[in-house]
Amino acid sequence: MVTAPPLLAKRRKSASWTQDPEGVRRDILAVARAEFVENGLSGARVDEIAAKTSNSKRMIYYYFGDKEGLYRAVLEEAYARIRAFERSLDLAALPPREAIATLTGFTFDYHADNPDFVRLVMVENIHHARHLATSTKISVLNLSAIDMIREVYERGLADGAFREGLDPIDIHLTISALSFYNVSNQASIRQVFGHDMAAPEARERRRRSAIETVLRMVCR
Amino acid sequence: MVTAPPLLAKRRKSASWTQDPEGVRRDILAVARAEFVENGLSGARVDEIAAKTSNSKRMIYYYFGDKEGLYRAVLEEAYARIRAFERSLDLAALPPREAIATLTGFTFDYHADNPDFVRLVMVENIHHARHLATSTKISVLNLSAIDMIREVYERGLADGAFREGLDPIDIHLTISALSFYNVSNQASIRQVFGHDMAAPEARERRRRSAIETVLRMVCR
DNA sequence: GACCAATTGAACTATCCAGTACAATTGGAA
DNA sequence: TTCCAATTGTACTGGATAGTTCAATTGGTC
Repeated sequence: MVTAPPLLAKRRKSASWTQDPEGVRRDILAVARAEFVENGLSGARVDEIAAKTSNSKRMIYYYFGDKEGLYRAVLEEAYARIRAFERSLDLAALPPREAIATLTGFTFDYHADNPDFVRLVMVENIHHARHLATSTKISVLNLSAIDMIREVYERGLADGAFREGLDPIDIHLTISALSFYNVSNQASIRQVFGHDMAAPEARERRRRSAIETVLRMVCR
Repeated sequence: MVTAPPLLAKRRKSASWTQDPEGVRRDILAVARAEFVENGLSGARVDEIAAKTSNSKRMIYYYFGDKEGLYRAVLEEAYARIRAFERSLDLAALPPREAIATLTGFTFDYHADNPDFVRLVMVENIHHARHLATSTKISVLNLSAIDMIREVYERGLADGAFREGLDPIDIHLTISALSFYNVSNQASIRQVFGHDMAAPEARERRRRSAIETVLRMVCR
């Protein structure tokens, strides 16, 4: 028989502590991302997230309101990150061909290096992007990616390297598809073909193939 | 106050009825597919599936054992269908270029016409293809798709239409990626770019782009 | 050092939900 | 007709789970 813990001698952290709301938020968000990415929105358990946090479940509700609020915060953070990544690209200095190759390579790497992001986008698409739609922090923004491509494409047209009649969105979709699919469908590809796309050699081969495919699509 | 229905005067279908286990199975499977596709494995509710069936929840457990068994059956049926589709393709009669173009077009159309299949594969990948792995009915089979591509590719090499050094799996992955992504990420694409990939014109443009991209990848 | 607002903890609740018990009914074989 | 095995319906259960209650503690401000 284990005696019940003293009910009144509790309520004590290690001596003294400092308030660190941002730290708590970050901690919860990181744990929550891992859970949502692993189990989806319906599959994730608030109790499980709370247990893996250094705080209690109460804090989750205090900071994020409810499970969906927490999920939305995770989603917003993930989109903020990839936006920051896109902004960090500077293609203007490169000649068109190299610019497209670089963009494709970086996009491919971002997806391969951030399977969490890919899986979160999958989860969100299963939910028909309902939370993307209602989030005020997201929306608008991603047009910068298209603008970047448009700029490079027009330079490529001007110097005769690229062929006419392409739509920047179409180029973007092709780059995204070739970057996304290997990661999103990694598990079923492994089951069906026995290929581990996460293995360094397979990944590198696929990366080269993606870049070459996009170049062949765009160039004359 | 509503009086309770008579407890002993129940148990009656319309006069007489015939046993139709296969019909019941099909009915349940169709409803279950819709539910799993819409809400994922964790999000789907057995009670909801039962309610939309013309039978009771009891039948689901009678025929499929448990929720996972039902999900596995749905998954197996979906894979059986796409296998049948692949077998129905006859590329041997076509010259290599046309064969690849046809394969890409048909694959694109299959995905666009069967978003349920695409979403089911997404759900399964979120679960790390665990059910694909344990299902005895699936596995093996999909190598035929690769063999088909290999055959066409070798003919294309022989008659000089295709360039050397490509891997049939790589070709397959490219075709799949370009067919899958527009459907799997339809919702987030619409949110972020305002483009509805399911609209006939957008779909047709993307289809042509996919075929051209694959041809440019493969041809000399 | 007192007070207030922000922050935190533990136990609790109401609901949902997968799965079951058990009896009843039926089709078909003998 | 009788009987058994295959089906089917109703009501129920036990556990999981999102979210709440309420009191307590703390940091910072005056």
